Formats: sequence, C-alpha cells, structure tokens
Amino acid sequence: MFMDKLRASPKKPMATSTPDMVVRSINEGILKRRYSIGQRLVESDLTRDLKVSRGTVREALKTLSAEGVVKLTPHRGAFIRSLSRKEANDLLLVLEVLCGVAARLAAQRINSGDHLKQFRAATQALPGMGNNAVSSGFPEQRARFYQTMLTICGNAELERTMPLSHIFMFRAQFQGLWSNKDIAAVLKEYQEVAAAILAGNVKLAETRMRRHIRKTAERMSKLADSAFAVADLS
Amino acid sequence: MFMDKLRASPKKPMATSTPDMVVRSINEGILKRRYSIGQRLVESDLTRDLKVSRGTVREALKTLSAEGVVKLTPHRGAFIRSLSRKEANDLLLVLEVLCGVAARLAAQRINSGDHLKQFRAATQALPGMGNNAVSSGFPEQRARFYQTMLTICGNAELERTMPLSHIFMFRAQFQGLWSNKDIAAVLKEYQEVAAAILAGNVKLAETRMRRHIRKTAERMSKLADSAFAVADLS
DNA sequence: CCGACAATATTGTTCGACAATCCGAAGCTC
DNA sequence: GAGCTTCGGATTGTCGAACAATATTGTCGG
Repeated sequence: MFMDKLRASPKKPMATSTPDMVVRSINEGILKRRYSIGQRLVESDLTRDLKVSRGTVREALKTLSAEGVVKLTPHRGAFIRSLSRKEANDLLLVLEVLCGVAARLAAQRINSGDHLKQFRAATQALPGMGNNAVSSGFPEQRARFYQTMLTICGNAELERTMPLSHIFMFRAQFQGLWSNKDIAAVLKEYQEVAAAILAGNVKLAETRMRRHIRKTAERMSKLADSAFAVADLS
Repeated sequence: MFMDKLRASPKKPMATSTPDMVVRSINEGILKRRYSIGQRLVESDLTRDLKVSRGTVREALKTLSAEGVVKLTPHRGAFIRSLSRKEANDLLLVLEVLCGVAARLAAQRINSGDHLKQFRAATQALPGMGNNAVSSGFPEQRARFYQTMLTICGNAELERTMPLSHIFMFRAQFQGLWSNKDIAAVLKEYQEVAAAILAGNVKLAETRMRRHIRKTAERMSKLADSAFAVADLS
C-alpha cells in the first residue's frame, strides 16, 4: 500500500494485463514452433493450458486477429494465419513502404540520445556483422534489429501499424524453405540497411530497406505452391 | 463446388456479429458527433444503450483500440482518441505512404472490371467534381471516395492496415477549424488525385496523393494548440 | 488550501449457462 | 458403393451475475 504510493513517481506500475499475457504466449508459441501455421486454436484448450477464463482468451484472440496473427472465422474459431501467394504479396507491398519509412526515420534520428549505441549493439549481434555464430538465435536477433529500429523511430503510429508480429508470421511460414544463396543475400541486405542507418543516410536507408523487401518478394515468388495456403474463397 | 458457386451469389449470409454492431455504432457515433473527441466511454452506459452484454462491449472496445479509434487506459477505460500535435504528425507520416500506395494500386487497376465506373461515380459526388452541392454530406462523400479507392486496390492487407476510421478520426478532431482557403485547397487536391487515378497514371496518382497528405500536415501545423490534445506523458 | 482517509464508481477477471452453428458419423435410398 | 439426409457432439456466440483490483470522488481535520 504505502509502497504503491511512494512509487507514484513517473515510473509506471504497468503490470501486463492477463489478455496481454495470452497474446504474448501465443505469439511466442508461433515463433517457437509450438503452434504450426494454419493450426486451429480452440478456446477451451487455451483456457485449460493458460488457466485463464474464456472471456480473457477471447479478448486475446481479438487482439491477435487485429494484428493479423490469427484469422477469426465466425463459428469456426481462430487459426494461425497462413498466407496465400496473393496475401503474402499484398503483405510485402505494404511492408515495403512501412519498413521504408521506419528505416528513414531511424536514420534521421540515429544521432540523438543513445540511439547510435543501441542500434549498433542490435546490429552487431546479427550474423556477419562482426561475429560468426551464424545460427545462434538468428530469429531473435532479427527481431531485436527490427524492434530497435522501430523504437528509434519514435513514431507510435508506425509501431501500432506495423507490429513485429507481421514479420514473425511471415518468417514462421517460410522458415526452412530458403536456399543458402537466399540466406546469404538476406544477410548482405541487412548489413547494407544497417550501415546506411548507422551512417545517418536517410535516403539510402529507405532505398535499401525497400529494396530488401522487394527482393524478399522476388525470392518468395520462386517458392513452390506447397509453401502457401490455398486462396481464400470467402 | 458447383453448388457453392450458386450459393456464393453476391449476397452473403454473413450476419454481422454483435461486437461488430457495437463497433459500427461507436464509429458512427463519432462521425455523427454523438461522441466528442476525448470523451470517455463507460462500459455500463454502452451495455445499457446498446442492449448488449459487457463481454461484447469489451470485445468491441478491443477492436476499436486496435484500429486506433479509442485509447484504452488500464483501470480507467476507453476514450475517443484525441491526437496531440506529435501524434497527428506521426499519423500523417504513416498515412502518407499508405494512401500513396493505395492511390498507386487504384490507378493500376482502374481499367479492370467495373472499377472505372465505380470510381467515377464515387468521385462525381465530391464537391467541385461536376456538381455544386458543396455542403451536402461532404464527410460521407469523402468516406465513399476512400472506400472505393481501397476496394479497387484489392489488397486486403492494405485495408486492414489503413482502416477508414483513421481518416474519420482525424477529420472529426479538426472539423470546423479549417479556413475557406484550406477547404478550397483540399477540394482541388482531391480533384487532382481523382483525375490521376481515373487516367490510370500510376506514378502521378501516388505523387499527388502523397502531396495531398503532406499539404494536410502543413495546414494542420498552423492550427492553434487548442485543437490538439496535451502530449501523452505515459 | 492541503493531505489523509473513507466511500463510491468503474474496470479486470472469473464462472456458469444456454442458444446458434459447424462438423463428422450414422443411416437411408438408389 | 455413391450420394443424400439426419442426428448428435463439439465449439463458438452471447448473456448474466459475481467478486477482486484499482481509480475517482467526497469528506474531514488541520
């Protein structure tokens, strides 16, 4: 009680709400391969496993649906989103401009505060950026890269519009399908983007980031049909 | 399959879910000035007025929050979102690229299907586009303009990312604060964008749309402080 | 006017219930 | 056996009530 009042300083006592914990649990479950793409999420299973009420689960699913992580079908429930070829292309088209803006803003603000230090730390952990442990938690490092970039942007609307979950989603669906050449190309592109941002080169950062997304779209278009969900007939 | 096709006639059996009705009711309430910017939405009031359960109201508020229409503050409830100067600028920065892409895609697809007819109809209703009833439901006509453009794009991700509600929100907060010169300029910009899209000029449509949003940002920056919410100190 | 405390209002979360709907299996007809 | 209908179980959609946790307001003495 007394402690609480003392804490009334600008610090936030923000304990994450229960639905948020469910959201995080599911997001993590996707990333960690505990849930597979397209899998159905049954409310009663979640209430049992996570020990929360059904209303809470439903709120979490609503949030995930709004983020585009799960697809909600009336009277059928929630499914881990699985992209058709067209949906994947549509997503990348939007991601191209959003990530482009993010890279631009990050480059623009790289020299204020301790942004430079933060971002340098996030990029150095990426494979090929001064280290050699290629496979050690690459997805996590990439997540950190994007997260740091978004934070530096300081644009709440951008963060709301382009949650990292999109990128995780995309990655989860196609992980393991890339050739070694693809992977090498991706790493090189990240290095170039990071270099441009670190240099504070606004224009170049945006251009390179957009090029990376476009290249990703090209690489994706070469994947077999089996990598994609069947087209949505709704 | 064959039956499916027959049944899949333009009419969809999709009875809108109860939370969706609540969402629409609130969105409409904002547009129609039944709710004012920054107003608090109390769950019990909504359950009473709309005759739905509290769980349903909560799901609706979650959705609206994800769309950025209301702001959810823990233990304090939902508020119709009110933008600070910075938030408004952040929003316009994102809207610039998203609307730009939308205009580009619309121009690209204007000649397939009956897109041209649809879009022409939507633009002719705009003031200064061949009619003269300037004040007759301008917000509605503008909404139709954007809605039609997004539909023509055929990019579900774009529709999900950039719900019209954003534009309504923005409009609601600043309505009545523009000068006659501002309004005239806006109308001119819409005409130019529409013309470019109708002409199928991909590059020009995107450029003009982005310019329109940038101009809007400029006009907005000249508004008095009283038009904005106080900065968020969270 | 100010701080501390009590009373109130509202949200966060849970539980249980029932109707509506979807899915798959059993049965029926040919 | 193929195709169709029917039926029942499983799951979601919505409701209502309840209680705990927290924020807001009102009250009091100084």
